[in-house]
Amino acid sequence: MTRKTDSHILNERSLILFKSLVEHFIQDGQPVGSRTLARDTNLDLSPATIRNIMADLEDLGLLSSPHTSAGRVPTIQGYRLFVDSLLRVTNLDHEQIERIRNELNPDQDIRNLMQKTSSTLSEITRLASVVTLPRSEGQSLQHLEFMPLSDNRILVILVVNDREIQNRIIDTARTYTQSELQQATNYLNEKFAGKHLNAIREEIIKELERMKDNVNQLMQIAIEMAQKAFENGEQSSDYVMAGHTNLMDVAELSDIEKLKKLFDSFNQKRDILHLLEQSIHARGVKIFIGEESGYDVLDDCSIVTSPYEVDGRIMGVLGVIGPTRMEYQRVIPIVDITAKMLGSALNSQH
Amino acid sequence: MTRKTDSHILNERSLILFKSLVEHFIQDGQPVGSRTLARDTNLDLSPATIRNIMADLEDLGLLSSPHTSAGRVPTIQGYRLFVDSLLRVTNLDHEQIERIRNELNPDQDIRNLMQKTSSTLSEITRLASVVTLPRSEGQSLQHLEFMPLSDNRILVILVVNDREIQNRIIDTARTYTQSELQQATNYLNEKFAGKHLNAIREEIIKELERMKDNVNQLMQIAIEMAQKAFENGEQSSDYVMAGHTNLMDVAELSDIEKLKKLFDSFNQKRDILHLLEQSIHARGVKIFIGEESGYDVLDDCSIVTSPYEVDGRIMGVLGVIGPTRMEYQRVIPIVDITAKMLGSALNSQH
DNA sequence: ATTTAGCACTCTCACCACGAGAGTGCAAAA
DNA sequence: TTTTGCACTCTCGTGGTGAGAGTGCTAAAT
Repeated sequence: MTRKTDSHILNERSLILFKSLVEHFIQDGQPVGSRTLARDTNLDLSPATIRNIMADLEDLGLLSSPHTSAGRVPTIQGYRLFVDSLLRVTNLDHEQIERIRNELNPDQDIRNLMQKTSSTLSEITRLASVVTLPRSEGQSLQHLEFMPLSDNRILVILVVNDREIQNRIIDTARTYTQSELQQATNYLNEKFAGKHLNAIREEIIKELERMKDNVNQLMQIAIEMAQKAFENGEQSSDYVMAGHTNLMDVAELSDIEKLKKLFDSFNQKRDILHLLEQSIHARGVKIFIGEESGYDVLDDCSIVTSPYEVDGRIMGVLGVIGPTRMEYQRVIPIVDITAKMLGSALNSQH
Repeated sequence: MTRKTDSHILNERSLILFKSLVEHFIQDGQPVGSRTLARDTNLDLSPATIRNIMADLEDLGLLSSPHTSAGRVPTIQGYRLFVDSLLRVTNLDHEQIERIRNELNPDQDIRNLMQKTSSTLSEITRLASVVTLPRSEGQSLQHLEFMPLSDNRILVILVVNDREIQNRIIDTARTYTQSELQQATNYLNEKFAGKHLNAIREEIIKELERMKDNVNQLMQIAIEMAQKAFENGEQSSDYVMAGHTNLMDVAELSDIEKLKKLFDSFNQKRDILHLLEQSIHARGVKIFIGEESGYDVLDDCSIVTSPYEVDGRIMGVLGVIGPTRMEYQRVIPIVDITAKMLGSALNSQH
């Protein structure tokens, strides 16, 4: 093989060819041959020339061929180059934008909103979609209520962020009277309303310290109950998912064993959550292609994610999961705009 | 063909053979031939005799053969006879019973409990499992709370049945003061606490009638708000599902197209709900075999359901979905006992 | 120095034939 | 009524074959 400089090899012409090849392959999933490219690009080159170029691209690790007499297929690095440098994102038509805006009606509780977001996203992209629940750090307590269930069991209702309701059941050492509960409720609401849950937890710890000296009966009851109410920490992070059956249509995943492993990992949630977390630190759309994700089950998949934010703070992540051979230029802007619209839907809930 | 009476044909010997054949087929999914049966029953008959008997059973519609030189396979009617008359249910070992009891911890909210029930059921049976949420008819209001969100928007919290919390957002014609809300809350709690939701709805309608004459300002506000709070009726019936990936292992459903249709109908929920409703009227385990269900997507599936009850009232249904060739004698008692345990878990929540 | 034409080569895939294996149904014997 | 014997049928795995697609290389053309 003759030695050439990179700039020589990755010139504009080869990039045009490469881009065309990737687009072809994304379209119909078949390895692309030199004849096809000669026909469908307007470079006016013979198949032989194109073969030479493709051989170079293969040497660079951008293409590979399944076997000698098949055409060529992009590698992971090939896709990476494609999405990073060659891809021209399509504009969304207003119809789709309107559709998303309509579905993401802010007048529903958080979980429904996330569910709706996910199903809309999966329908529009025709892929599987995930949306993490907003992380609880930004949560501020609006109101708190105790309600006796039976002896020694109390239902705690926490209203956070205006419309999200968490309820927890706590076991108490003894039975409290209705008026004790009422007083504790008043005291705690006055003391904690408007504050962030984390701040409240810290304050409770401090109060517990101080209480050793100052034994005000009422305060003691209240703080003890508050401690129990808030102790079972964060709701562990979680996501909702929709449209995973869309993945059953894609030929690359026709192996039912692989598909099962993939679906199982969706149910398990652990791996997917780890992956999504990687996307929560930086703004904007992020793409994991094939093995880049680091999880075996996702080897044949790409994941396109974007964090969504409220008041400039990143609250969670959403994204789609599809075959590596997905229509990136169509999917990326959809994920992007959906994240933004989810952010503004959450914002208008305040 | 010689004419024989039914009693002649369906004698004990043929039933033993038939039962053995079904058990064989359930075990390994292969059509069963005369040789196999001759070997594995202790009837001491030659394959030829067994062939004659099998031909009779085929005439009766209990068996069929995929092709001339395969063995035989039970038909839907065959399975029906098998589960109705021949099946001897196995006893559950105490370990499994204990496991179910442990997982169905009453100290969690309804939805979690149902989720847990479903996943436990699917793990033990290694099939897909559904559990409907308890129907809301039995719901009695324990407590009601209004909480202002923003101008003209109020969050309503309903506590029903001790631990289930429903929250709804209502839009009001004007903004109410804190004290108006408080008074309305007190009034409504006093009037409606302990009553069933349906009864409350009826009473609200009556009150609206009466109100035309008697214009007590406070009452009017309260009833108007109550009307809005309760108007968006029943939460439509719903179910949780678990373990659908278990179905991806069964050979009968290896056709990915069918599987997709099946999964889609799980997501759609409509068909499955209709089916489950058929089981809510009668006590005890009910079995739908193959086409009996009436839904095309379930043609290759059987569904084993049982209603669960609290205080003798049927509250919902649970069940498993698997291939027609499922281990009925193992699955049936599991479904049965799970329904009972779910009932008693719900019962001990009071 | 590139590009192209020509050509031999390789690999897949659909098709077909073929034989082994499993199981049947039927007629005649037990 | 049951069994033996036997011809028959159907599936399934194997191997061969040829068409089709695409490649790489060499030599000619630009």
